[in-house]
Order: sequence, then C-alpha cells, then structure tokens
Amino acid sequence: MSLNSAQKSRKSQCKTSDTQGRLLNAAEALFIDAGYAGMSARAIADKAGVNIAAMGYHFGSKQGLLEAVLIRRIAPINTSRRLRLQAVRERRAESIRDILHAFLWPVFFNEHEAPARRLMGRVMTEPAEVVEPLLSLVFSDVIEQFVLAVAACFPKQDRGLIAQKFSFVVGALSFTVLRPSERLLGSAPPTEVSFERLLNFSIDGFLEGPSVSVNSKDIP
Amino acid sequence: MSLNSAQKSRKSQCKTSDTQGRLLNAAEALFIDAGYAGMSARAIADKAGVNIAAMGYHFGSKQGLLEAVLIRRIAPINTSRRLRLQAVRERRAESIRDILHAFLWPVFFNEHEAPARRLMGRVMTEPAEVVEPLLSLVFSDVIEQFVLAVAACFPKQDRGLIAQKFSFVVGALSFTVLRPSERLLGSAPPTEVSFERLLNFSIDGFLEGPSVSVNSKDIP
DNA sequence: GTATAATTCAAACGACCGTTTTAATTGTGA
DNA sequence: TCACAATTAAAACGGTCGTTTGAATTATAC
Repeated sequence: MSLNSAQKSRKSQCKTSDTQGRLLNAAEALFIDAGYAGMSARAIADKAGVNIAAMGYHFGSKQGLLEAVLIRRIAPINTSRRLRLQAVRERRAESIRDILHAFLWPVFFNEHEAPARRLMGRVMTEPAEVVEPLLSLVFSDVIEQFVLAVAACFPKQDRGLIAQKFSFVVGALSFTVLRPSERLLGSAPPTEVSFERLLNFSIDGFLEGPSVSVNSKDIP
Repeated sequence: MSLNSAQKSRKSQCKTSDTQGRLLNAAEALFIDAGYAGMSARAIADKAGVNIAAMGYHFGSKQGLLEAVLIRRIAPINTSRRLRLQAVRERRAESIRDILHAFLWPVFFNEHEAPARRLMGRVMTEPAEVVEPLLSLVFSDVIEQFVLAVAACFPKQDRGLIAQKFSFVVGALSFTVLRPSERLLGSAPPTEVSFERLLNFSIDGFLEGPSVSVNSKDIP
C-alpha cells in the first residue's frame, strides 16, 4: 500500500519517468494561463502525459499540487530576496536603490526566468481562496523585512505611507510580469530594460515625501 | 416566442422584478471575489434570487452577462477619464499631475465606489480569455489617449519608456483597488488617502527621466 | 375578456469537475 | 526468483458545470 500523502514526495527522484516533475510543469503553465479555477485536473494530466490519478497519488489533491508549484518557484525567489537584502544591510550604506534592487532582481533574473516571473504575477492576483494561506505564508515575512528596511531609509516618512508605496511597487511588478508582451505596450521590451525601468520608477516614488501636494478638493 | 438574444436587454426597465439588475449585481459581486471561472451560473442565480434560466434569457450566456457587467461599470469610468482629460487639455497648461489625476480619479470616486473599483482591479488581472476582447475594446482607446497626453508633457522622454511607466501606474492602480484592506498593509487607509498617495507616487515616477542610473551589471 | 407577447419556472441535457477505488505493472532488495 | 513496496492505469464515484427546453405565469394591448 502506498503512502497516499504528499509528505513523501521527494523520496524518489531517481525515477526515469519523473511524473512529479511533469505534473509540476504542466500545472504551472496552466495556472499561469488560466488561474486556479481555470486549470482542470484532466488538462494538467493531459499536458503532462500522465494518468489523472497520478495527481492524487503524488500530491494528494489539486490544491496540494498547486502548493508544490508555488513553493518550487516562489520560495527560492523570496530566499534570494532575503539574502540580497542581508548583503545590502551588511554594507551599512543601504540606499533605497539597493533595497528595491534586492526585491525586484530575483523576480526578473533567475533560472526558469519567464515561468517564475509570470507565476509570481498570477499568484499575487489570484482570487481563489486556496492561495490565500500560501500567500501570507510565503510573502508576509519577506514583505515585512523589506518595508522595515525602506522605513529605515526614510525615518521621516510615515510608516503607513511607506507600506502603501511598497504595495504600489508590488502592484506594478505583478502587473508587469503577468503578461509577457501584450496590452498597453505595443511590444514588450527586453527583460533587462523592463527591470531597469521598474526599478527607477519605484525609486522615484519613494524619494522625498509628498511631491508638490496640491490641494485635493476636486471637481466632482 | 421571445427574442432569445441579449440585444433587446434594455427594452423593459419598467419591470417590477428587475431581474436583469439583480443578475448584474450578483454577477458583479461574484466576479470580483472569484473571477470568471470561479463564478458559477447557479451561484449567480441564487445570489440574485432568480431562476437560473433567466441568465440565458436576458443575457444569452454567462459571457454575455459578464460583458454587461463590465460595460455597466467600466465604460462610464473611461468616459469620465476622457472628459476630464479633455477638460485638462482645454486649459492649455496640462501637467503630469492633471493628466494622472484625470486617469485615477474616476476609479476612486464614482457612484458605486467600492464595487466599481474592485471590478476594475479584477478585470485587469483576469486570466480568462473571454475578457480579452472586451479589455482591448474598452481600454485601448483611453489608454492610448493618456499615453499621448503624457508624452506631450515630456517630449524628451522615449515613447516606449513613457508607455511602460504608464503601465506601471495601471499595475499599481489595479493591485491597490483589487483588495479592500488585506495583505501587505495592516489595514487599508481611507479612499481619499490611497488616491492621493497613488497619485503622488505615480507623478514622481514620471518626473525626469533616469534617476541616477547606476550601472546594472549585477551580482548574479 | 381575449389574443399576444414577455417573462419566469422546474426539469433535464450532455459534459466536465476533483477524487477514489481497484487492479495491473514496474522497480527493488533478499 | 520471489516477496513486497512503489508507481501507473482504467474506470467509475457523486457532483457541478453552462445551457436548453417546454410549459406555466404574468403583463400588455385591443
């Protein structure tokens, strides 16, 4: 009798068929393109060239498979973010550029570039409740660290303002990596260019507090 | 025999039951919370207190209902954007603040505030292919107008850079209005504050071209 | 009141959903 | 080679999906 659970997943990587890896790749691609509700277990199995029961056997459920997909790609990115932030801090001369660079760089440049990028964008905007616990589990810590680091850069600025500015950066990032080339822009620029532009755009948003700050009693 | 099509929808607003309006409201709420694939026809009918066949009768299909939902809320917002941009232009002294204000204001402040806001955020990040044609239909024109207006403000900046900066604004906006209070921020600030912050953040991103622009040969 | 159109309703359509069971197959160590 | 665990496969589970049908009901016009 088999173990019937997802806990033992990494027992046998020496298999020749690599059913788990094929399932992960197929689920990742379908989740990026269609979201959680739009990716069906049968479509995953078909794309992976695997029997549909393999999903339950290796990952317990569709949700378990998605969790494995996210952890495989998102966790390394956040680890890289933390390491880079730590390196920046140890230089004792952290700038807003350094901090935002540490936050954005691992998303744009990593092994499996495009899939990991788009997966990040999709998971940040996914409506399904199944990803909520995973999101806060994987992101809340790293986000908190970065917000604190930015706040240390601008001791004068309100903490809530800084946190919201950071959420603007996250939003711009998510939207940018969500769609590879279409919409709004005629064609997507190279990855390096997009990264540089988003980095500069984000930096400018943090520099100094209120810009001009005209009154906001507006024409309704 | 009935007309069996969605074209005749607005024939009878004098009905007492207002089945169409109830369906629109229910579909809107469910789409915001669960996306297209996550909102089921039966859930819509239940929430609306209406027979499930009413959807097909009044809107032809689930997709037709979603189209009506989007047009009801998004089109007025984009119309307001256009009118405000036109008003700004007629003053012959357009600033980046005025332009971005005209773009952001109608999302934050309109009749049906919160639902329209969140609907905007959801539709901009929806993976389903059914919204793609609607998106380009409803947005491409207004986006193009605003990008041109911003480009007129900064004749020195590259057009592609401006377009992408604008997409950053759209991303920050979408992400901000997508979730009412949770994630990243401990609690959501009042609408006016979020609006003002996003406006200032976006303005700063456009002011002057490259900020500092350190080299980007980075530690891998 | 009666004909006629518009609308609502219960019920069912076939298709697909995620999951489970059971048996067959494969790999592994004794 | 033989037990035995690990993995794969076919098939079916009950349930929900979006949509359609045809009759019942309601509103409208004459």
